[in-house]
Amino acid sequence: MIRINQEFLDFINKCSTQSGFKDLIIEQQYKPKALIIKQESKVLDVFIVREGIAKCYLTEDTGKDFVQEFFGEGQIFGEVEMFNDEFSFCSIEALTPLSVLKISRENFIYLLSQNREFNWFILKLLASKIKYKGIRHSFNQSHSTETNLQRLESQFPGLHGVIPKKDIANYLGITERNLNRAIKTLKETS
Amino acid sequence: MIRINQEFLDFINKCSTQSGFKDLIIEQQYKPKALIIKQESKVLDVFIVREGIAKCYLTEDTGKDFVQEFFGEGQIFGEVEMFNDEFSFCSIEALTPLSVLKISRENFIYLLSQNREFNWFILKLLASKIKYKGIRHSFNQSHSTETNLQRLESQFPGLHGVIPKKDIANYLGITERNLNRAIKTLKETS
DNA sequence: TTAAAAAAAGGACAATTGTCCCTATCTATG
DNA sequence: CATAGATAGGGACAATTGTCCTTTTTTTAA
Repeated sequence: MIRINQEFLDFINKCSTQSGFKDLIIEQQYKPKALIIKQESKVLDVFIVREGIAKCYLTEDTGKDFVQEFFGEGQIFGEVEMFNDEFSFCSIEALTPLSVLKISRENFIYLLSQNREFNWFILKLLASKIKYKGIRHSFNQSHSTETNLQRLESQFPGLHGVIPKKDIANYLGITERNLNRAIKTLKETS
Repeated sequence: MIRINQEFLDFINKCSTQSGFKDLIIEQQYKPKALIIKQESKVLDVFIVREGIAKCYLTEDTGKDFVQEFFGEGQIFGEVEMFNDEFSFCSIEALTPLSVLKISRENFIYLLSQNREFNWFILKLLASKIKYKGIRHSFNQSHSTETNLQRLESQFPGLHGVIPKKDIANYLGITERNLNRAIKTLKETS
């Protein structure tokens, strides 16, 4: 479930060498644990992951964090805020050393209106996010913690080691205690 | 949480009177419980709710249904399938007598590329669906059943009577038994 | 109009998950 | 190299939720 979008990344990389396009894109680096977008703050740019993994999460009034998604190569974030209001409904944090391509709000909207291919890519990836969320939450509500964990591991083998336990638990919407129980049960069963 | 999109409906209604646009839109009626889109089947059209309420849900291999969203006036469905693959990942069913405006895949894509305002509406509403899902699932994972139910009722007063208990439970990802417990607790508390 | 089916409500018990702890082990930095 | 702070793992108990079932009421269709 660390999704990637190679096609879009290739497209953006190609564009960033073309005149009239490359000036709109800025490369930037973040260290692990760096906060790239802060919940409730204004979002001025759209980001595309070039390399590394970012965590997208929402902190509730209860103090609990809920992980929306982990972003891999070619995944975009900050784009949702460009269309409705500019205040972010979630936070984005680098999990690994992260390299991103940044496009300002102004340039993003300019590209959407001027570049048909870019426009189509954005439509596609918005639709893809909707589908992804729909399927994942439906699955998670209808299956046991063990099954949810198995699904996660099959989608991303080697999950452990890269992503902290706390984040995996927050992605599944369970406590660390319960995650540990599920891991133990699965080990014993196999 | 029966969301509406009056602005978009007004736009579509206005368009459906204009020459060169009205031929692309077909009005259609459904009776309650009619299945408009079937999970795993090909989606050939995009639908916009003109009047009534539709239920969007996903049936899991466990036999459990999970309700993604209830669509009110101006809400669109079937559009996600236009961008990626055309097979639906969920079913759509009329809850009330339903009047919809239908646009074929071909015409939808034509409108996206030719009508800037239409394109922008679609981008906005895709982004809005992502935000809606993100916020709702985060909230539901972090709060008790009672709190989730209260939030639902505050967002849509008069929920009961319009939407069957089973569907409310499936929207919250809980059993009917548990929903009844929550309703009882809230009554006693107030 | 009446039988059958669906929806609503809740009792009793089982299973799952959360809370609150207590120990290890790892890891960054003075 | 030492040590505070994070990360990991799990015991014991409480709380929540699910399962299975029975009863009543409401709808639907013959």
